[in-house]
Amino acid sequence: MSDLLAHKPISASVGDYLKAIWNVAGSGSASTNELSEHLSVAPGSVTRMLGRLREMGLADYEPYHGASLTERGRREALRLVRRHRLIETFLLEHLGYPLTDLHEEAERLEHAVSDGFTERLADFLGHPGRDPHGDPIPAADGTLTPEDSLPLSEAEAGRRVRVSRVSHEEPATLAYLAENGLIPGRLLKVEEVRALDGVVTVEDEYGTCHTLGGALARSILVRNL
Amino acid sequence: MSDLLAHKPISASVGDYLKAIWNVAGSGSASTNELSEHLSVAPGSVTRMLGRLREMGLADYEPYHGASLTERGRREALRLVRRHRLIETFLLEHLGYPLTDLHEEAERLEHAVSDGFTERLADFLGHPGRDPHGDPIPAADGTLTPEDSLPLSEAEAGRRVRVSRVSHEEPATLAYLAENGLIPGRLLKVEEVRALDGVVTVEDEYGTCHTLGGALARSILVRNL
DNA sequence: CAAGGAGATCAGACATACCTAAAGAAGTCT
DNA sequence: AGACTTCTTTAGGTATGTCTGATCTCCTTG
Ligand SMILES: [Mn+2]
Ligand SMILES: [Mn+2]
Ligand SMILES: [Mn+2]
Ligand SMILES: [Mn+2]
Repeated sequence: MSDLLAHKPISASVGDYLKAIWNVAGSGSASTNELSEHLSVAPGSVTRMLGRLREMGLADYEPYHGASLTERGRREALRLVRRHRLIETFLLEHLGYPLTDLHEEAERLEHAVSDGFTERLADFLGHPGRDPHGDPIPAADGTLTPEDSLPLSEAEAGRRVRVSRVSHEEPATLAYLAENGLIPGRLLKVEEVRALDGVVTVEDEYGTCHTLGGALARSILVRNL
Repeated sequence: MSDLLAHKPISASVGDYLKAIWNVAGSGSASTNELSEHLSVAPGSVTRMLGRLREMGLADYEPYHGASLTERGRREALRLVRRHRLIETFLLEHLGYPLTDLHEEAERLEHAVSDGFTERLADFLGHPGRDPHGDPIPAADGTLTPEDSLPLSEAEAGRRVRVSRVSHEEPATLAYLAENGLIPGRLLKVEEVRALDGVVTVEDEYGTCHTLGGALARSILVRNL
């Protein structure tokens, strides 16, 4: 009888779909194919799940027109993102995990920890505002500080900038960027942003130059100095 | 083709069944009903799962004659027990969890952490030999130190003993025992062990007497001094 | 405006894991 | 031995989440 109030916890799959929609859609909407790609799942599976998310009141979905999160869906997604980022912080700072392995472990643990665990962990960590990749950690009440950085791909040549976020999931990319010192906090001078192919050239604090492809430059966020 | 070598990770359910068999069977075998009870699952579900555990080579099972773990099954069970007890230790010592809430959280987390996490956590904790309830933590290689304590129910009247394990899962029981100071490390004098109903009376270090029912006395382990 | 093709949905399966109800096996008591 | 009771298994269903292959829609392009 209390089915409408029970609000039983969402499953790991549902949670990952919500996060995917949040990541992909931004303020707009996410297509079946984008989600299929992002989640490494067949398109048919996505269609089925979007139907269920709509039934559950977590997503708005019109067949053939993509999906976006409802207010409840957004809350659930941000709850997971908070957990994920706090867990990554713990893994790096206290268990000595390599930067490259944080994501995979957090991707599983985020579904297993309780709210109680999460808040105790936040306490233990001293309530960090950002995770090891520089990504902001949503507050317990679902508030997320608005982004104040811009993608390196949109920086202006000649400008001096500081890297604020290197938000990647693939270990290989992460390892490459870390080896080249392209990590949050690093100072860079933008040498060139080529309009043609989006390739960006930067010089770091030690005078070394780095050339980054368009996709990579788009996912490194910086602040102008 | 490499199905025989792949050894894909076991599911949370399978893991919990293996732990249940390990707990219930000891060196003998576990019956369908005992497992059904222990796991709060219908008997029919247990029968189905025992068939699957046999297929997977994790349990020996003859219909109508109970189940016991194979060597592989025992290894998997102990791997989970190690994780569970390390996690409980972390939750209590570093996150300040109440003693009563450790088990529930660990019961979920044990299935989500990797071997890498587990060993890094063991390092972080300083390789503890026992968890907060006094239960021994299996080594990474699957070794478990043999029990050297005896149940309070089998202690001799007049003997002075030290509590070594208070291995309970129900929060209410745990809370009661903690309130009465019946925790690992505590010194007791055995006043009476009544053969009739197994009720045990003990006097603690402060002269206070405690009377414990048979079931409770059987699950508190002590060492003679 | 009529094709084509990319993208999406539908239909049918499979795997896991649970439940209930009915039927079968084992051991106990007379 | 026969009857009972208790434990177990079987049978048939539900729920979640995935895949493949067939079909349908929509937009772009000629
Ligand atoms: Mn991550
Ligand atoms: Mn995840
Ligand atoms: Mn426990
Ligand atoms: Mn468990």
